[in-house]
Amino acid sequence: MIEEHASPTLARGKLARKTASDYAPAMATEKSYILDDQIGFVLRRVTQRHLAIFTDAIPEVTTTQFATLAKLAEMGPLSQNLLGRLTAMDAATIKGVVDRLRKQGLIETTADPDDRRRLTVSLTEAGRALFERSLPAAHAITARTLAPLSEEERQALLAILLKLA
Amino acid sequence: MIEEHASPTLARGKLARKTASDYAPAMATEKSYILDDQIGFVLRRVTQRHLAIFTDAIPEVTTTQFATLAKLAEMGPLSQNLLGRLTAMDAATIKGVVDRLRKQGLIETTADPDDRRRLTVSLTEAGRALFERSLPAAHAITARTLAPLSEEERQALLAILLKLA
DNA sequence: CCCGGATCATTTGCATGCAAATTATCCTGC
DNA sequence: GCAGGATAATTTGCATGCAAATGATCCGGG
Repeated sequence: MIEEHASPTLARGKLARKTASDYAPAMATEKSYILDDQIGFVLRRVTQRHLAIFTDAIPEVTTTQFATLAKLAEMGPLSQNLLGRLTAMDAATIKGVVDRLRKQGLIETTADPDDRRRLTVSLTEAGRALFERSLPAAHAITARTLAPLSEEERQALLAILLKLA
Repeated sequence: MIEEHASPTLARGKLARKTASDYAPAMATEKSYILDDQIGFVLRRVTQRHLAIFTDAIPEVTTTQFATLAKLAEMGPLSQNLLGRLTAMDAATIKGVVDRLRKQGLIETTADPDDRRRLTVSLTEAGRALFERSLPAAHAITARTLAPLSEEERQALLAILLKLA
């Protein structure tokens, strides 16, 4: 949808966009700013597309909730804060996610006897079962997200993104 | 950080792959799921890093607010819905962004005389001024976000991401 | 002309996300 | 052994985002 690529309403377009090598005199470093070419904007759109694919394939939980289940399945019980760090969520965010997953009965929390500040988070049977039966769908999500790419492009993308993460 | 690649907590791998046939009951395609290698998770972390760079460089507005200003600067006045489509925000989201930008005096909205459903959104002088004086910072944000990459990697990344957007 | 489908804007509800402040607890150095 | 810094969890406030429902308006075809 939208397809508005070749319509520069305000005459900028072709010249300014193809190569940044034109000899702009007075305006020194004045460059054009085309939103659609900005890395942040493109990242957001790609993320949106991935989210739509995910929600379609695994409607029971959100991406961050699934990441939480995955990390617990991978690592075993974790403190809430460490779990947040491993899933790239700050303390406030992981708390909300943990609360909602607990409300769904997919995880449970217990006090850490060795450190009274800590809350230990672990998968319930229901949580592990949901994660494991969602695994094929999860792999399909990755495949569908990367479907427009060749195998070389997929590997290049992941390698480059990991340098930026 | 974290570097936990070669540690398959649940013994899978090598043995499970040699016999593609025999009488293994249905669990044949059981693969591991390492969160840190999933495209969705990596995308989220890259986006987080970009957001931090942006907020540091342009504290006055958020990324979506800046995208809105940029699109208006690029295209001129737009209906709120079209503006949302061009900035990849649904109707509910763009409404909130427009409300907050208007409250800051950076944009203004007027009724469309030709279509009473439409709300025309346009930059104010303050909005245009903010956008224009933020342009160098905006280009710096892109540069800083892509700083870990070579020039070839930057071009490859953008080309690949555009195929996924 | 008028009706049914499409478009535009709004509203509500839910789920991230981040910043900043607060409280409780842990731990280390002196 | 205890004071001060670090860590863990919570809370509040703000800003996205998306889904779904609603009301108003527009438009094309019969």
